[in-house]
Amino acid sequence: AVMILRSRFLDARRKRRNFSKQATEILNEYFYSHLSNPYPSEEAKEELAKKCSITVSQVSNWFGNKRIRYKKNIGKFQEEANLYAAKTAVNAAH
Amino acid sequence: SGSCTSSSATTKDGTANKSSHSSTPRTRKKRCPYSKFQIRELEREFFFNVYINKEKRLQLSRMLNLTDRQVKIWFQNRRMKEKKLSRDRLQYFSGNPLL
DNA sequence: GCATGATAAATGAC
DNA sequence: GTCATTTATCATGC
Repeated sequence: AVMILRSRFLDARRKRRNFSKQATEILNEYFYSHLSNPYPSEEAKEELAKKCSITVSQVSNWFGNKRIRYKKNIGKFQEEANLYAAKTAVNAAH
Repeated sequence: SGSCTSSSATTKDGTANKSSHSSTPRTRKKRCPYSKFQIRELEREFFFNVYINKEKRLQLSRMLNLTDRQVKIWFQNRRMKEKKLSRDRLQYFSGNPLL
């Protein structure tokens, strides 16, 4: 049994699986609402991880990738940025 | 995949030019993946010593055609990797994965 | 065919 | 020394 778990762990290490739609939604909301400083604290990471049902390391990976890919091509993410900006505005209105 | 091995350049690799004459905005060294042979030897030494001393570091850097700084940083990153692997294992086996 | 998550070199704060 | 991070690369999803 331990061997089975171990093998599962080993090959599950780098086999990529996309996050759920809700998880990506939550992460993007945080990112675009903190665009001036998209560096969540350790506590914020833990809370995001809990909400998204992923690990803290995965949250760190997501923000690392998001930061550099956003910086590298802001134009590509403009539409997405506007979308989440409007979403947070609607949430604030309620 | 062998474009990173600057075997000819002996002294212009790691020892970056520090006295920049206002024309070098401190070029960050491009990340170049190490070869299988380099990884094998580094891992072999890491197995015996998680912390490598200066002498072995210089010896290993010469053998692998890497700078001593590169070897030092590799061991630092490798220790971090080991720590992360331990955390992941703990989390994986502590919770009930099943299925 | 790129989008995306994870990992591997390299830097810098402390 | 650790450790969060930047950057490029790898591997996979679709």
